[in-house]
Amino acid sequence: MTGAARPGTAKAVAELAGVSVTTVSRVLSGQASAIPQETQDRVFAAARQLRYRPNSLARALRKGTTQSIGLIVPDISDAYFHQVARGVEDVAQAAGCVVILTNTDRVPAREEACVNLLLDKRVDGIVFAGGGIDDDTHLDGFDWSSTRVVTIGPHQLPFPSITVDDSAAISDAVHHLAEISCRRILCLAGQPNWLVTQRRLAGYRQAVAELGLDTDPDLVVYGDFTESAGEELTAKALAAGSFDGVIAFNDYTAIGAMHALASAGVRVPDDVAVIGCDDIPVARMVHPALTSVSFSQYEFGRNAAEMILGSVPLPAGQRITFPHELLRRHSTARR
Amino acid sequence: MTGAARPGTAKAVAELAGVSVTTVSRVLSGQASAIPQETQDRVFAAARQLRYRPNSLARALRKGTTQSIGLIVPDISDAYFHQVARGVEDVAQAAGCVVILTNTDRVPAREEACVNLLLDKRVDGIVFAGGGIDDDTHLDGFDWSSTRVVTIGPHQLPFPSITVDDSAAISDAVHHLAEISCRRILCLAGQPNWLVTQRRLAGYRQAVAELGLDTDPDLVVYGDFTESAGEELTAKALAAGSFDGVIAFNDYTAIGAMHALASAGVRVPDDVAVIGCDDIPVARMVHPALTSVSFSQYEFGRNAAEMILGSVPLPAGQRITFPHELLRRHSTARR
DNA sequence: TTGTATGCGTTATCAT
DNA sequence: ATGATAACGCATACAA
Repeated sequence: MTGAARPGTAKAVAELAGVSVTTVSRVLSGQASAIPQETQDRVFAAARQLRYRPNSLARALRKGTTQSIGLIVPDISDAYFHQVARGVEDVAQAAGCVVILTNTDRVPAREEACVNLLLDKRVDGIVFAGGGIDDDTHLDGFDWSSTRVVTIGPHQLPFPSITVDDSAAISDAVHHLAEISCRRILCLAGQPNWLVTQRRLAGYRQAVAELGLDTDPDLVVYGDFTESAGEELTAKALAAGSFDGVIAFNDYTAIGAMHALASAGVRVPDDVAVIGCDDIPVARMVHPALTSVSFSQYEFGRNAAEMILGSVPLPAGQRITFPHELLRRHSTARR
Repeated sequence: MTGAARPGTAKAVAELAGVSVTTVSRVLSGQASAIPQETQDRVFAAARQLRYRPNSLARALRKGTTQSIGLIVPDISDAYFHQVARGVEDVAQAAGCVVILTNTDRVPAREEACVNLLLDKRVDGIVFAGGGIDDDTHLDGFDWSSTRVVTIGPHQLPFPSITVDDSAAISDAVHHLAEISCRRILCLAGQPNWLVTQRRLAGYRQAVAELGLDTDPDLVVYGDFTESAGEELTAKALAAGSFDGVIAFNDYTAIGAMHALASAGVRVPDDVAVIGCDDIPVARMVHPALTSVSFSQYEFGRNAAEMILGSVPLPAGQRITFPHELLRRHSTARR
């Protein structure tokens, strides 16, 4: 006695096929344990005819899983995160899942807003990319209980984490600069309260100390990982004193530094050698090609997504450390 | 007499506040037209105490809107789409909406899969970025009726569209090359079946004809918008004949071309002038800095998202054409 | 001013 | 082998 069901619903398919919604659900979910082929065919035919697609919202509400992953990045325009995003999305798409992208610009209030948005959407997991800051209190008070979280980069959050040895990465770079006779190495860091800055700075300081290089505190300056910051800081450093090497904590900063050096008539690598960090694609496109510490961003993303979609429970606080590699290019080729 | 409701639900809040779920819903949705402050306070307090956040799935199911936008791009690793994505996400986040990101790699089967995934998620709208191909049949047969769609770039789909004058953009570039005395201009196009290739090729051919330049068909070659394609095609073209200018239909291709030219000892811009298209950030970082046709990708994204979230219905097939601008840099600076 | 009841479209539990 | 029915969590029409 029911009237025509709304189009595009299981009920409509059921009516057309002359069965109940239960049967429709069973057939279309592959749980047709003991349903005769003939009935199944009728259901399939009706579904195709009506272009039926199950409403994922209703399904999610019922099953408690949304088949979606939240991805939080500081800025998707930053090349560092492209490969992360691709890695996450490739794994997700292959599993029939979807990726919700959010940008925080490293602003705590926006980080908080993004987490809220994603939790509201009941994502199955969150990939938190981009290192955290030393004061994480804005992320307290969330109910993470029904969401898997994986962080990429240094974080203090109690979640499984994908990291690199930031300290060793920068230390390796400084050693390379020392090998080509650099003694005063300008360090273009990120913001002081970024954990990634703190880790990498530790590597810089340790290497400088053990190599007996100049420890002038003025050689450490702080920027925001943009090209313009690199340019300005380097110009200022050129005016203030001298240095014969530059280690920048990301490639954009290093490229900015090379611009400032070129503008000042300083030759790279002869007068000043420059090393960046992250090895984004532009590193090998600039002139001179930029020596940089390379990480496997795409694999970070893939692994994070796999941890979230995997059936094995995530060990809280477990850390997976990926390798890094110093790629020597022209910006440090001194002979 | 009902037992304790599941935590984190409106029902739980209602019990704690001693009201009905209706009241909870009204208060928390701001529709508390005539509810005494005292009652509202009790509800707010209970909600805060339980860390209550409405389940967006249930709300979406009920209200028919998901507060989400689907974004389809060929490849989020491609710099062209970063600003588009940022534009979409900025607008979305400001409106409390979320962006679902999908990559197609320009593979029709994956385009289809992405659309299915997004429609299943009942997104409020889809931003289809990256030009289409001339055979759109894989996108027929979808039920778009309950989803707003906006395309960015040339498409044959019957949706409102954000475009540029691709033909004029390339024509302008060719005119610039002619001004600096180029006569044989190598055209590094995309795939022949991409609409963007066809539009831009029309501009190339028209300009070449009206300027009386060399129309040798071997000067037009087809790639896939990657740096390596640009490099290989250019190397092949160098071996096969001569040319004094290059117009590449995207910047990655142009940068690849410059590598091939450098490897062959050909000077840019003196022997061969090079122009790219899209003006992605690397264009000004390479050496020599790349002349390129600039578009407003960020605005594309913002506008598309605004069209989707706006209350005004979208006029089917309406086209908004954004301006383009040729940015002259060192790769065409011949004197 | 507040509450009850119904439905959004599924899936799962129990019947038959 | 199949169906009726009850959730999932919320918003709303309708009562009171």
